[in-house]
Amino acid sequence: MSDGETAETLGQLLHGTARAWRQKLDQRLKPMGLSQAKWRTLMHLSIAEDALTQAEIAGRLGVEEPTVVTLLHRLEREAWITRTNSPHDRRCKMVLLGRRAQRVIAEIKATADKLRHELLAGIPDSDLQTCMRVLARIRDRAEKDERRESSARQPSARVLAEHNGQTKQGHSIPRKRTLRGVTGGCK
Amino acid sequence: MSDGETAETLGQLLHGTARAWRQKLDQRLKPMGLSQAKWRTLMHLSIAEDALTQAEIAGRLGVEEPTVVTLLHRLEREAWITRTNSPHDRRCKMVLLGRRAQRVIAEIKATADKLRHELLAGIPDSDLQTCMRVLARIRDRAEKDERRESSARQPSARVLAEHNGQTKQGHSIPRKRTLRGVTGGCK
DNA sequence: GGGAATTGGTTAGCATACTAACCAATTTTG
DNA sequence: CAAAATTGGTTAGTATGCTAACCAATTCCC
Repeated sequence: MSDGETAETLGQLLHGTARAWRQKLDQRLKPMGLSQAKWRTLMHLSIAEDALTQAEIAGRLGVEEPTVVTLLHRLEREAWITRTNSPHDRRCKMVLLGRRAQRVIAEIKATADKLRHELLAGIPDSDLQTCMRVLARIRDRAEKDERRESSARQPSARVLAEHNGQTKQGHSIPRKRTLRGVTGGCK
Repeated sequence: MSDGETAETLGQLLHGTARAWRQKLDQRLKPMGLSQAKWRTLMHLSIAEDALTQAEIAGRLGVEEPTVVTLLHRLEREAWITRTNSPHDRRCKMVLLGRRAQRVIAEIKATADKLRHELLAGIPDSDLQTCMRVLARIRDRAEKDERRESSARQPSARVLAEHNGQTKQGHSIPRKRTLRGVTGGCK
């Protein structure tokens, strides 16, 4: 502690840097009618080559599904993508890049790459490696659900799960995780 | 380029780490009825000791003024702060911590500090220094307005989004700012 | 085979952030 | 000093993210 007042914490710096980067990219993509969320979605679709389900997109973007729903709605409304029902799983909707997107994917990627190189120019590679290692470590810890962690024994060992009362349809919301890199869906 | 497809870019990592950190902190502060934006606002007010204007708060938080307006509305509605007109400058509104906030500031700070230590535990100090140096450099660059910079002047939006006609009154006024660290107000 | 659980998607409602446009007050300047 | 510019704050509208709650379809398992 102690540096909470005297210096900028890593948390603030992290937050501010991410924000500045995002803003800068958004600013450059704006002439194309794109923002980062949209751009990232299109990129993932482009990389995948194959159609993706909304859940897969959510996993790759690292956001929750409801977020993806509105995001895709906007993208669809602007003709960047199309959505069709999967013939194999009627729950799924397959998301495909529209022609409009295919035409500008390269441009989008070039813009993002260019910005990254501008921002990172002159920074020693070893420093970047270190930075990325530190960030990845922090992220992994922050994403970990705290269970035991810190010796708190949580006397609530009672399972209570199984299938208790369970009203007519009072789902329990199993606190699902936002895995990154989950694969396999209903293709 | 090239790593746009093969590996996670620093941008994505940065974004994801910031998000995970924020989420984790929000999750812990939720029992107190606080989120990061609120917590950060209260902390800045606490550190300042003195009342701040909304513009000062925006500058310290690193967000735009309209964002601060709604943020303060929520904080005021929940009795965390009070706002009064400045006697020296009738444009200004001075923001003060309410009693409720004063009582929990220490707790808030402890929570944030504890999380930071958990997330950073075991990471060599030199690595952290490196990481922070890199981040600060990136942020400073990202926040810099591009003027000369590669002698390119926006090749014009060839794609251009069919924007709805704006300008309900044909009035532009490009007032821009967004500095961080601006000081001096109307105390 | 059939009920329970899981999974994919949605809606509703909120929080946080932005830009554009504006008013009112203050400061700058010709 | 008065017009012009700047500054503090606001509203409106939008984008992006979240959780909670839900339905429908599929899968799991007895």
